[in-house]
Amino acid sequence: MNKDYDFTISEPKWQEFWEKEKIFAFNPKAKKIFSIDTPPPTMSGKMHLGHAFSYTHTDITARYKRMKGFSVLYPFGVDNNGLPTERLVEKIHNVTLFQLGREKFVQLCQKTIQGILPDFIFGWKRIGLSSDFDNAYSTISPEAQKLSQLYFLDLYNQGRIYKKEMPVLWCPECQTAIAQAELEDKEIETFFNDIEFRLTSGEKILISTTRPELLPSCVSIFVHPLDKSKNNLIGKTAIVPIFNQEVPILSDEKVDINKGTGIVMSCTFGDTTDMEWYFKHNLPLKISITKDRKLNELAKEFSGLSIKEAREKILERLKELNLLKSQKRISHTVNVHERCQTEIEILPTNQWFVKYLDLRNQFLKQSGKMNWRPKFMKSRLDNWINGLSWDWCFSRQRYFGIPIPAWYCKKCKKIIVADKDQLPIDPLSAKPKTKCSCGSEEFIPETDIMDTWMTSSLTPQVVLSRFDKKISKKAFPMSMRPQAHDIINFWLFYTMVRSYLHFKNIPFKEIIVSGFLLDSKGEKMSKSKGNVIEPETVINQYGADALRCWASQSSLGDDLKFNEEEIKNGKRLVTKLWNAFKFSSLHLENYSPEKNDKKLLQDEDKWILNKFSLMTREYYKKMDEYEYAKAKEVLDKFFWSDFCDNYLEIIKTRAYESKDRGVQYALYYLLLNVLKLYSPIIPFITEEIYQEFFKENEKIKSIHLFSFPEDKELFNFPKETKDFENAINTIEQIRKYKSEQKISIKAEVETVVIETKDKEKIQKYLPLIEKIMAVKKIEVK
RNA sequence: GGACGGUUAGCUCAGCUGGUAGAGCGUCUCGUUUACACCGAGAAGGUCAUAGGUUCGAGUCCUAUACCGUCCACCA
Repeated sequence: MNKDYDFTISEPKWQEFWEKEKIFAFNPKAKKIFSIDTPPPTMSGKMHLGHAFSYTHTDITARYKRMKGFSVLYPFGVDNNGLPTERLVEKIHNVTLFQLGREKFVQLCQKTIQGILPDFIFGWKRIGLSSDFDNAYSTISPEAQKLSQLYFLDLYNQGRIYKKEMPVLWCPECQTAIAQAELEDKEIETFFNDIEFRLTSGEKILISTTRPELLPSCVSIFVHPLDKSKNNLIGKTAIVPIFNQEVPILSDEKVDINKGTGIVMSCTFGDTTDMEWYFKHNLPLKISITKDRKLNELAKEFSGLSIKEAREKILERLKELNLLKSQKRISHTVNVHERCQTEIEILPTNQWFVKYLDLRNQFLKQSGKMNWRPKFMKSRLDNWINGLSWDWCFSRQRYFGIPIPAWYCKKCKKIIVADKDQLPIDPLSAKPKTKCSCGSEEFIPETDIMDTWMTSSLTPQVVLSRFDKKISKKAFPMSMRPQAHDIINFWLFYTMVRSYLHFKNIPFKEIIVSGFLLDSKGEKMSKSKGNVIEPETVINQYGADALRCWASQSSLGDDLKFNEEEIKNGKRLVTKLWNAFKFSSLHLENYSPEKNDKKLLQDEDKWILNKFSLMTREYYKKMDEYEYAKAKEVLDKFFWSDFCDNYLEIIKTRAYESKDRGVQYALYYLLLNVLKLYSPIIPFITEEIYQEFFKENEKIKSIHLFSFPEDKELFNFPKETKDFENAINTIEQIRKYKSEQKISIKAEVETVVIETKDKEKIQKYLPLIEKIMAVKKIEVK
């Protein structure tokens, strides 16, 4: 045995081996099932190091639970549904869905995702995920479509779904309604314009606005009720410049006295406050912008202009009329659509909603029923639930997604939904099973599709639908949901909502929230910053084990900064393991443990076995609490310091002098079990070592098919351990002495004086210590 | 403005139910040829963000403050 470990050869080799031998196959008939609701990564984005980071955490748990005797349901899914995929396809093929038309575009999407899928999945395999890749699910698959539509029908039948003309958040770029959760803030530069309005009573007032193009939509003017200098205006009527509509001056506490002139114009709709006022003060509706960012006929001579052009032209006109009194350049934050960074508008459109605002308290209760790790993450969700102000608008005016299974009667306009056994269905190419109640047989199909979250929120159902009912019942609620904290308001929230609406249950028992991966400066990795590191780069250089080692260092919920030095540490561990096993194997040739060998154990063997047992219990405890970092820490400390630096050094001479079956027994036991404990964290090197040194004797196909040692397989030697600690202490004193004298550990020394509390007990170890520390005589003080 | 985290050695972080600070990396010194220099031994390094309070005693509990981060709200 004299070769070095080469991860570039071994890692792909074992990955193929696991796949071929189905080492991680889920056994649905097992007694103990541990089910994981893994996040399906969006196919539109390349896998980045942040994924490797959080998926490693989940994978460590999956592997740990497996070796603790669970059959682990650990699916792998791909989110290739909806807007993100459409945008990807548009980008790859340099087309827009409007150019291609619906049918061709959907076909192109399907074809494209089929093409990318293998490459996409390959990246995830490389980091050593022990998912069942043969059964990878997709959120656009026929099964997912069927389920999404089925549960849509459930909500519909519960009366939870309604369609209504409502002001919704509208993305003019994507030409679709979007959800509250899809908003993002963006700083932009703009002008704050002071515009003069005339009152019917003849007075003049100044109003500041960033959106003069909305003047035709102005429906009222607001001042603060306690603003003494302005509240004399309340009740009066103002005339909107250029467009000349007369609007009332009202009061509302939301007005900020110190902002602009303290007088606000309210338009339908400039922002969410306008909408609030529209409902609260029962204002008229005056829409002047169209869905594609233009002004409509209400804007009179400005109609047909884009918002941007109209803004300029209207400002010009105001200037001519001497009504634009001043302009200030400001930078302010606006709401943009997170997928395309376009400023959103609020437009009344016909949309589908899930009614759930009335359930806020129930949602809060559900949130409390789940076990949050770390605990404080719960307040993120609760905070979000408390702040909900819209029902869930789930219709999207896009093409690539799951169709809403509904039609409208051509005659009486009634909504007709599909029948259960028609699913999955596209209403565009199918008809309802029965006539409308009015007798008509002509229908207009719904063209809207469902929001991606409408499907993602069903991942537990998508995964469990593959098994028969008994099993899916047993595995639900799922054991664990791992995810990062950025999608608590999306995925986690919606999954909880669906689970409550359909089953009055929580979707999973534990929520494991991992942090973010930051770059070395502590900034979030993002394409726009150009600081994204790809896992491939790291794996090529240091190996997947090293990457996993590093990822396992962070505590749950904590962000982790990328640090190349720390990844090197992982590689060092891999090398150290390899060398320790290579060395030990010299002393284990043809050895197979027998019961009687236990009787040959010396105190130093008992000491290390005892240490191992204590460490193992601690390791289990930490792993059970999802404290990967701490589990690894105790294991590292044992392996590196106790086992390698002390034990191996102590037994060296004993092992070299003769085949000592006591030493062999301890060595074999420790090595094999250390390997087991390391295997969830660094699966490749542990497999390599197992196959190289143990497979022949143990016969089991892979290290990953072992169970961890149970309590009865651990050791308990408190007395010998306590005694031998004296010897360790003495050895340390001699090391220190030699280091201070600047001489080699191996250099022979005449006499060393050591101090000890227990003069009696150290006596029996002195010959051993003198031998390994190269000291002729140890004097005890 | 609201909620939640964080602030401990040069760096990254541990420090459970309160009892005079720990690890890894880095630095410095020394040691190699029967596992490993991707190694071993040793050393130096901290008034635990600040100010109060509780206590015999606080990094650890309480209250303020500052700074950093995340989410939410506001953004006329």
